[in-house]
Amino acid sequence: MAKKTSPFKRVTLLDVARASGFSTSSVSIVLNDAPLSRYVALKTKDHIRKTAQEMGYHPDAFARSLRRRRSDTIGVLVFDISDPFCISLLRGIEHTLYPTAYLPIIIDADNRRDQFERYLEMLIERRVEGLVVVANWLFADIDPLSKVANSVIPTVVVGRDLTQNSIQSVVVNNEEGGYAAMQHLYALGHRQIAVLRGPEEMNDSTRRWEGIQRFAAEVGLQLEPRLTSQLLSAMDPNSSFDGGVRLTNGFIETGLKFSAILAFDDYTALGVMRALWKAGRRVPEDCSVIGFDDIPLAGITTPGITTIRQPMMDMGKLATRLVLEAMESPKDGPVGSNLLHTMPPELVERDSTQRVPAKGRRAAVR
Amino acid sequence: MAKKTSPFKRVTLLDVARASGFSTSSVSIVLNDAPLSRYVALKTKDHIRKTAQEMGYHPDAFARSLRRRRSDTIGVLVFDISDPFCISLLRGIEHTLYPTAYLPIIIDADNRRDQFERYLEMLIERRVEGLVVVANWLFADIDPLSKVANSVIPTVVVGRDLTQNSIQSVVVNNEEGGYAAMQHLYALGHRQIAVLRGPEEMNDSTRRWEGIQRFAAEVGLQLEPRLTSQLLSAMDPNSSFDGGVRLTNGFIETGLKFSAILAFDDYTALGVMRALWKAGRRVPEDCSVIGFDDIPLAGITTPGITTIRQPMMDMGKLATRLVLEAMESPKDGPVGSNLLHTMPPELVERDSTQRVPAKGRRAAVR
DNA sequence: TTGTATGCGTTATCAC
DNA sequence: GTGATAACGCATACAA
Repeated sequence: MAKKTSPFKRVTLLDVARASGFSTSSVSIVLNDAPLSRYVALKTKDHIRKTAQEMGYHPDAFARSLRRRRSDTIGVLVFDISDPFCISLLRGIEHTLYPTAYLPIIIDADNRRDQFERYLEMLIERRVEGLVVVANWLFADIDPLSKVANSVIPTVVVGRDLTQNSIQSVVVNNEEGGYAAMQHLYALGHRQIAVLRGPEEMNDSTRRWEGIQRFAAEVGLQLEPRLTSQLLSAMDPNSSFDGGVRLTNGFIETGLKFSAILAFDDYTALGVMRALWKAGRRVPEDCSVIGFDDIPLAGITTPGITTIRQPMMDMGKLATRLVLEAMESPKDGPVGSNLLHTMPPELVERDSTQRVPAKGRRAAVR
Repeated sequence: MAKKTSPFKRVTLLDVARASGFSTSSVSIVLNDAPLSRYVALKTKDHIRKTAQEMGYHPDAFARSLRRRRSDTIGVLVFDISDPFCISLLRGIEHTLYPTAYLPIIIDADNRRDQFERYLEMLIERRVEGLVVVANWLFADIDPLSKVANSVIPTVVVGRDLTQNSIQSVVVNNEEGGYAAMQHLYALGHRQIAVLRGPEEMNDSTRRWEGIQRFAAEVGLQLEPRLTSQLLSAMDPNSSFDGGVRLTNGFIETGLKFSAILAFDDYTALGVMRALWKAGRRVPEDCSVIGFDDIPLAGITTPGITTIRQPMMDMGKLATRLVLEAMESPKDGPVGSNLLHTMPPELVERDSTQRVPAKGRRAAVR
């Protein structure tokens, strides 16, 4: 039978105390294995534990937190959870948080600014002791974050470089990644390479482009400007699929020859592959494609996508560790210099790239 | 300068009261727009609001909840967040929760039983007022849920039928879905259809199989037993990719002819496509493939996967609405009969299926 | 070893 | 119109 019940009219410490015949303090001490419980008679302990168990006692987190002045909670604010990019990140975060007493509260801003702000507010009111922000994509401006977070709550952003707002950031080394992607294609013999850059205002995109150019310069490769275009800025990571399709069609329409396309990310690469397919060009036989990120599905499409991997799990773990550390040392954050944490990217070779020229129509089935 | 500070030594109501020169009661009343605030002088209100603002006052959710006896919180317990299946579900949940005052607390059990139990416990201690469980996959046994949840916290499971544990459940009509998939293939002229069933202990799998058989019976189609196999049970939804590859190879090895494969879900379909590709058979020209779920990536692979769509967004919305309703009416749950809520599946035609026989080597580029 | 008393920050009930 | 004050459930310093 439902009790007359507001949302929680549960059994309290007092109830357990009365039922067991001991005082609330004893019960509290025992149930928490507090230092003083060393002096409590074993029989008493057992008795208390048992009755608590039987009555279905669950300590009230609110009362406890109020009293202890800590929430045992870490906020995980995700800009857009539908981006597969962030799932592994979440896993990394969870993994390093699980052995801890902290409960991660994951919430998703659904790529909307108002929602982001509101939830941030709510997290603050819930007194999260630390904050991991998964900022894969999103609007450029994140004032609310820099304002609030940096002052009181240890905060680390992963996926974007927000050190300018003096927020600790964990990102992949995009420059290196761009370099590696280019290097891979070049090593396979590709010389006519189309490049599909990310949106202009994304820092990631710029850095990758720098890496691409650096490699090109080093080997004296000319990048054909008509085979270089840029995604429109967009709120939605998934939109880069459409962008990939569209811009690839543009490349094809130039009539210029190209044997490989370097795509901004895996989504874009997927779009590229679609467009190529529609145009009757096969991947990788007629054109190699390389992506970036290594989102989970990159490995299970056909052909599998060669890509530059971001160590997302590790990035999540690192970010979490940083938050945990910051929480322990109440100094005002780490010294200004090393706010940026850069992780190495890694080339993952799959089936979407191959050596050029490949003459036989259908590549050998392996 | 960091205050000497435990995690939160923030400005309290009392601080605001002192600073503004009013009592805590007045401040509280004003800041909450409580009924009584009607009688507070406008000037006072403004003053209070302003000082609160200036001091950066944020009410302490713990104290408030303790006092109000409600948490304004809904738990969203996800079995495995890495399953793309659940992302849209989450979106649906968020959408119907956002206009509400409730904060969704999403947590991921990472497909681990102990983690599931522990987090469930934590959610209870945090006095969530309702619980949405996203049970895409996972271990068969979920005692902890039925024990705890049903008694006190309004709970709805989405993605699995747990009505046997007398928990409200929202699921897609799997039987109908299986039927529709088969019907689609049949309508395209396929008669030699391989079926790749889901793991035995999954109810979903059984229901879909029933639908498949029902259609086959209706049109008098014989299903070749050697072209029917079943995925091994597995904890990991992603593993069905490997299963798809393996079992498809099995089909090929039989030497039997088949012009289409009906896969248990989209992941499996991806595996099927990979295996077919490796064997030199093209999709859809040489073999059609149909999946189930319509996970986001089904639309952006090449070819796009024809599939049976689960209306996940709507399922999430419905589940949330049900929880909200149950929270409002403290009767002990809805009448036993209508615990199960079934949503209609929907055929989504893309490029992985086509009419048989298709003779020309490469299908017309559209 | 165990019990009593106090306060964490809010809200709500009263009195002024 | 506004201000004291008593809970909410728990943990702890202090008494016993």
